[in-house]
Amino acid sequence: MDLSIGEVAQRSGLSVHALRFYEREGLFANPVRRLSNGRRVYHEEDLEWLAICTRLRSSGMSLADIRQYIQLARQGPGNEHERLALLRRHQDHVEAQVRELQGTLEVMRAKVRIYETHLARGEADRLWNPSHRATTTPRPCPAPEAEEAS
Amino acid sequence: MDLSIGEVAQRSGLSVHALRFYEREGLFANPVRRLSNGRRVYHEEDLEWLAICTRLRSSGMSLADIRQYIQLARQGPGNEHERLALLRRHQDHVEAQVRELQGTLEVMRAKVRIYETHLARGEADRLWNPSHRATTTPRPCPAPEAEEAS
DNA sequence: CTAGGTCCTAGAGTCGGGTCTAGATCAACA
DNA sequence: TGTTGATCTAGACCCGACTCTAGGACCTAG
Repeated sequence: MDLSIGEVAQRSGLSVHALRFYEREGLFANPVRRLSNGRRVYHEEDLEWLAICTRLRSSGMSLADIRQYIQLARQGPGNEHERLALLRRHQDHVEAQVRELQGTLEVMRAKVRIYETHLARGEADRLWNPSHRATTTPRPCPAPEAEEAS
Repeated sequence: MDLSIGEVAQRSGLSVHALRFYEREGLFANPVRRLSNGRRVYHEEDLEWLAICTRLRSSGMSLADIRQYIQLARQGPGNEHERLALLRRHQDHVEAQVRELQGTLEVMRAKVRIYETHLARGEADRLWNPSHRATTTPRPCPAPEAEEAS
């Protein structure tokens, strides 16, 4: 039932260094317990929290914000509105990211399609080519968007 | 038609520092031209490229990868397969990000809903509360997932 | 003429988020 | 018994991506 730092590292995907670092940074729900010899002991709940934690991180929440959230939770009841606000703020943030990424995806898919069709037709040399154009226009290098012109 | 670094900064949303930095890092399609007095001159195409560039950045492409892409393009025809591979790699990456973020969104929406309904019912004190539980269980602080238990 | 604003370069500093090192302790195995 | 291997602490270090500073040039308006 008790887990060593090494086991937690393996199962969480974080390094032991990162786990100690997170602890110093106050990112754990509970103060991490120690064995009599000073070694850390973790439990399943810590893994569950770490899973959430890494989700929050990978969706762009800063360690500072995660710390704030967990600190509120540690303080107990009375600040649920604050916690909710924090969650909502991050949710909005993530939704904005998704929209932005989807916009980027459209741009990229268009570019990829252009490359594909040109390569398929062996017309690759009509893609953006700075040095070629340098001989025919005053300004050597047209914008990369020229790729999409043909 | 010619743009100063200040104008480009305004219109691209990047700082003048960042623009000079990007230039040093080889992220421009063209070597940036200079006036006789040494000042940089930019053109519309640069803005268009910078727009793409910031899309790539904000979708997580590193400056190193952007540099590689623009360098390939500068070299002219013959490496279209490489460019395409680079684009596809990043596209996959972005798609993975979107999936990950959508997973996170589901988790967050669930959490937010729980807070909302509990706050609405005035039952907030049944949410995760470390100090409270500390008095009733050997291990003081259950996982934050306990929030979802009620 | 001078004051303010924009620009230049080289290089130092910052910040977030880890990562790594040194030197020590401890448990288990051959 | 001694060597491995996991752990501990404090603190140095790293990396990417900027950001800022110092010291100087230049331009334009008042």
